[in-house]
Amino acid sequence: MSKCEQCIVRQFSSLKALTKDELLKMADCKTSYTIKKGEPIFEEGEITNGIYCVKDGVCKLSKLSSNGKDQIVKLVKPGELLGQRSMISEEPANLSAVALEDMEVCFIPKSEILQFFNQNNQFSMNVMKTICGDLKEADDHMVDLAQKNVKERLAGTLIYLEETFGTDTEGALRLQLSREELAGMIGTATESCIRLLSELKKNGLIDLIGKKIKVTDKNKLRRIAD
Amino acid sequence: MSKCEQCIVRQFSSLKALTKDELLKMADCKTSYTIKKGEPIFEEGEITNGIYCVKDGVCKLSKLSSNGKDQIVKLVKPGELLGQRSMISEEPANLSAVALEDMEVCFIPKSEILQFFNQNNQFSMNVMKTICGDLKEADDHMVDLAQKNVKERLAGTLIYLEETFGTDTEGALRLQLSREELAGMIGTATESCIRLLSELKKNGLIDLIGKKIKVTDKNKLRRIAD
DNA sequence: ATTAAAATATGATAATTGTCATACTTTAAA
DNA sequence: TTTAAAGTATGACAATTATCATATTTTAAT
Repeated sequence: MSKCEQCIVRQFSSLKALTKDELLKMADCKTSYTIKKGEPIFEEGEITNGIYCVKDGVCKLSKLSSNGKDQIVKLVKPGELLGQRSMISEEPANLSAVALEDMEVCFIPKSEILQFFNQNNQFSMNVMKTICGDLKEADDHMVDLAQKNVKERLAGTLIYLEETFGTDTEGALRLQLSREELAGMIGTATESCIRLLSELKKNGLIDLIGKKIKVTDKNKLRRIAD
Repeated sequence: MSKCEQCIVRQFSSLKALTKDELLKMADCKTSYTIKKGEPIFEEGEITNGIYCVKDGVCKLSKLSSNGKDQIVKLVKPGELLGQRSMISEEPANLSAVALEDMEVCFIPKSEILQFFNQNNQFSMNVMKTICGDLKEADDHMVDLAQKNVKERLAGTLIYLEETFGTDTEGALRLQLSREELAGMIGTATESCIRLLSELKKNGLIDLIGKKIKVTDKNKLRRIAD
């Protein structure tokens, strides 16, 4: 069993406030999982009984709408925690978490986290701040979905993807999303998403290399996104 | 200065966890305000340095989009707290709070709240749960905005307004929103909102009495909303 | 390596929604 | 009380977006 003390990603999450002793205790009761691309970590409605710490790989948090389409609410990257909200609210998961890449995650049981809440105030404050950050992002995202058109949202999402997950050696977006998933992020039909990508390419703002997307004129893209 | 101990709405908020002593301390440092309908409590970008407890009246939390329209993110009713997120994140307000009715609110300085956070774990947990609830609502709202059409969102909003704020003596929605505000809730143009209200009226699902709205066939409305 | 399945792409068309113009009604100010 | 301003309502039209059909390409399974 690997030691949480030496885990690098801990520094990026609320867990950075934990003491040496607490980390040792956590290492003892955590479970490590390998999740393959496309596999779920948990699904909407599931009772999770703990949180997941993402050690490697990116996953999507999404919710199935009544029209049968999957809306992506948030992308989660290494260092972030999963399932905090449901645990605190004592509710089943409101969103599904599905791996977009091969992932390594650690599961930490609820009982352990609740102990940390009681004994480590800084940890509680960190979790609270993270959730507050999520809420702000959600509010902002909501305004964009309500007030911007699809092209503006697509442009904004492409910039977000580049700035958050970076580019590969060819300069294309490192995080590989299918067109359907990209459509699920911006809240539109897959065909509309593809069509607008073609348009952006025709106008020289992006390049499409196979299914990879490369941002070539970020300034123009930014002007579209607002 | 009125006593927080005897304030009824306290029971509905995170503040219910406070001890008698803490309530006395709070009563000492709080400031009461009367806000007239249409007036702001705070505006987007403002530094608030504390939270507001809503004693009476309803307000909207909204954000100005780059297209100049005001998107309503949430309605806040008596018993709820305002400005918790910004205070915890130590950021300026992300949303504006504007009274939809004459209001009474109490301002509690940040320093006081932070003390409660340190000394009263149940209070911290309550605040955390409230914010988690807000996050869940925001996520769900996001999915609706992305995946439902305007008519479905309007139907859902009308049901929400009736169930949350009730009806007046004539059976019309108690909370008076202008057509523009209603449009700002569902994320559409004012004219589209008005047009769909007319359609719902024509089809016998609602009644329009002046600018008041009365839900007459909630089941059909619910079927539209999904 | 071949083939079926899935993903991407594009056209045609319909449905939805936004915008602008204008009329009517209510509200509030002079 | 009159009058201007704001809010509500509706039509005409344009823009946006979804849906369905179909081709093409890529991926994965046999």
